[in-house]
Amino acid sequence: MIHRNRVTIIDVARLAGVSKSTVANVLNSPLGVPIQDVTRKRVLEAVAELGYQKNALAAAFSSGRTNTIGILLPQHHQEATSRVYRQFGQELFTAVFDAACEADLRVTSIPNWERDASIEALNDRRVDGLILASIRSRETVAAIYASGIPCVEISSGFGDHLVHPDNEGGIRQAIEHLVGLGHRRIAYYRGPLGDYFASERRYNGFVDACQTYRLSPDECPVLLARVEVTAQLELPLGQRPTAVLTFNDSQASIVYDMAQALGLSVPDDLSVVGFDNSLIAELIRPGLTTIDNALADQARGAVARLMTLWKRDFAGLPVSEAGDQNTMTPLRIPTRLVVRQSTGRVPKGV
Amino acid sequence: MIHRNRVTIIDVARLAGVSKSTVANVLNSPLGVPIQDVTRKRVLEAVAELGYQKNALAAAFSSGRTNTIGILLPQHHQEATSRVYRQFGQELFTAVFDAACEADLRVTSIPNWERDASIEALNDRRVDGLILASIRSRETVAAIYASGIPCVEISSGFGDHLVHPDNEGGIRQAIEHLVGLGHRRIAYYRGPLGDYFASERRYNGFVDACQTYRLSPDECPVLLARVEVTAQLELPLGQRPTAVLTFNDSQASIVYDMAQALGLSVPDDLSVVGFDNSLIAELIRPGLTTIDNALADQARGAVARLMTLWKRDFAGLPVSEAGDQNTMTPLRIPTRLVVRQSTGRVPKGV
DNA sequence: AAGACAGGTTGGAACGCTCCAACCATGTGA
DNA sequence: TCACATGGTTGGAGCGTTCCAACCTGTCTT
Repeated sequence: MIHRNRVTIIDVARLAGVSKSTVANVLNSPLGVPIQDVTRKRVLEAVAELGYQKNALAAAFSSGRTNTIGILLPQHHQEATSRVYRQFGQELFTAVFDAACEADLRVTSIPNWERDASIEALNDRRVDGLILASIRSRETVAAIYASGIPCVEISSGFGDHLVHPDNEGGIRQAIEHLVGLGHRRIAYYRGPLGDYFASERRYNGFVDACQTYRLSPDECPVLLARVEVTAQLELPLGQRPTAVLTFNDSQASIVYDMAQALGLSVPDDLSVVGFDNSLIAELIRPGLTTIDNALADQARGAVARLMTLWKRDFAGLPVSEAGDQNTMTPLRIPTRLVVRQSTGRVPKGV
Repeated sequence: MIHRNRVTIIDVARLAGVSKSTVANVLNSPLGVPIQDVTRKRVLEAVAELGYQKNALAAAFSSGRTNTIGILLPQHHQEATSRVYRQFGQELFTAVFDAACEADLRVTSIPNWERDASIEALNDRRVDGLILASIRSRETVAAIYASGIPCVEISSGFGDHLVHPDNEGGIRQAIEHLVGLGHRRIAYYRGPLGDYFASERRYNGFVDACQTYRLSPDECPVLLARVEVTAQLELPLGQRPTAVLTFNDSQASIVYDMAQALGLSVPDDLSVVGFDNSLIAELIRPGLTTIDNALADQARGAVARLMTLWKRDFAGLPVSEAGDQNTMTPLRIPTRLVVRQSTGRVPKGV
C-alpha cells in the first residue's frame, strides 16, 4: 500500500490551533453545529493552505454512509441481450447518474447479480441504496428488499417503492393524438414481450382509452405476433388499421419494416406511434411519433424517494412501517407526446 | 448511523477458534499465505454459519485500495450534447463495466469534472484508477495525470497511457472494401468535428489508404461541410463520388438524408460507409456498412493497462519511469469491417 | 448566589479491516 | 548440538474519519 503522506484533518487542526472535532464541525457545517466565525475562518484558511482533501473512504467507513447509489440494470451481461435492449439500461443509467449528481451522490453499477444470484454481495456496505431497473424476477426483487438495503424500483412493480411512467396516460395521449387525426381503426401491437411490468399497464391503457374514445374493439385489434400485424396490414383499405400503436419504439421500427415490405407508406398509408422516445425514435426514418417516458423525471423521482427512505431510516423507523403513505405510494411520472413524422391524417376514402 | 450489528471477522475468528489474522488470511487466500487445510475448513465453516460478509468499506479504508475504477465521460451534462453523442459515452461505460466485471472490479461514473474543474475532488480516494474517455481538453488530462491517480485514456491522445482503435487500419479496411466493389471515386466526409483525437487519425488513414490503392486525390475529395457533400453529390454520374466514407456513423446518417433529398438511392447510386459500428448503424435503413471500433476490446485493454499500472505502483516504481516500454506504448485495438446494406457495386456506366 | 441553559469546543472511543513483525513448532544440514 | 530455514499462526498498531458525552464560559432566571 502506497500511503502517500496525505494531509489529514489533524494536520489542519494543528495549523489552525483547534481540535480535530472543530475542524470536522466546520467541514460538515450543514449538520447545524454552531461555530464562531473567527474559528471557521481560521479552519478554512488552514484547509486552503494545506490543500486538505477529505478522505471519502474514511468518512464512509466511519459513518457507514457512502453517499453512493447502486444501480442494477437487467441482464446486463447476457450475450443474447440485444443492443437495442441494452440501450434502455444505458439511458436509464445516465438519467440516474444525472439525478444523483444533482443530489451530490455517486453512482455505481452493480454487476452480475441475476446470473449468480449474489445478492448478498450487495450487502458489502458499498452503497447506501439501490435502484432496480426493470427487473423481471419477483424472487430477485424480494431477496433484495429482504436484505434491508433501501431500494426503489423503476419500471417494475414487485416491491414497495415504485417509480414508473404513467403508462396508461401515455397510451391515452397517443390515442387522443390519432383520433384527432381522424383515425378510428387503431391496432395495438403488444408484441411478444410477456412479463414486463409496463407491458400490462400499457395494454390496460389501450383498452381503457378505446372505451374513452368509443373505439370499437373490432376495429382496434390487439396484435401479439408479427404475422398478425402483416395479416392486418394486408387487408384492403377500409378494413385495415390506419394506425398502429406499439408497446415500445423498437416494435415500431419492426412495423416500419413490415409496412415497407407491403408497399405501405408511413405516414401516408399508415400512422405509427411508439412508446418511450428512445434513441431509435429519433434515428429511424420517418421520425417516430412516440410517448416520451420522461426517464430523467423517473430517475429524479427514484433518487428523491431513496433519500426519503434514508431520512426515515435515520429516524429509526422500520422500513416497512405501515401507513407511511407518502413513501409507499408508487410515483407515477407524467409522459409527453412527441410528434414526429410517422403520424398523419387518416388516408382519404376511409 | 444505523450500525446493524453485523458479523465481523472477529466473530468468525472466535467461532472458528483462531485469530482474526488467520481468518483474514483464509479469506484473502490468493495472497499466497500458506494455511493448513483443517484451519481453512474450520474458518470457512464459521463464515458460512454466521453468514459473514466482508465489509468492503472497511477493507478499502484500511488497505487504501477500493478495487474501483472511475470513468470520466466527456461533457456528460451539457444540455446541448446530443443524444447520439451521449450514446457513445454510454456504450463505452457499458464496455468498461463489463471489462471491469471480468477483472472483479467495480466502476463508478465521475461527475461534473469538465464543468467546474473539480479535478481535485477525484483525489478523495474513492477510486484506484481512472479511465478517461475521449477527452478534448489537454489541460484537463494533464491535471489528472498530475494528480497521481493512475489513468488510461480511451480515444484521446494527450497523456502517457493510451488505448484507441486502429483508426488508420479501419479506414484502410473500408477503402479496401469499396475498391473491391469497383469504387474509385470515394469521398471522405470528415465532418465539422475538429478537435477529436480520432478525427485526425482517421483523416490520415484516408490519405494513406488512397495512396496505397492508387486513388487520385482529385477523385477522392475530403469534405468538411454539409454543403460540400451536397455539391459533390449533385455532380453528374462519372464525376460525382460513388461512395462516401464518413468519420463516424452519425455523419453517415446525415449523408443518407442528403442522398435522399437528391433522389439518390443507397446503395444503388451511392455507397456509404461509417465508422464505429454504433447503434445507429444497426438502426438506420439501409443498414450501414461500418467499421467496428471494438469498444469491448478497447475497454478490456484499458482495464488491463490500469492493472499493470497498479502492479507497478505497488512495486514502488515511479509511474513515469522511462523505458517501461510495455506500459508506455499506446494500445492499438484492431477494428473489423461490418458489411450491411449500404454498400454495393459501383453503378453501371462509371 | 445558585442553578439552568445556550453557544462553542474538545478528547477519545469506535468503525472493521490490513499488514507486519514476531512467534511457535517442526524439520534439515553442518 | 546448534543454527537455520520453512510452514503456519498470532497480536497489535494503524488507517482518518464520525459521533458523543463532557466540558468551559458566559448569560439569564429565580
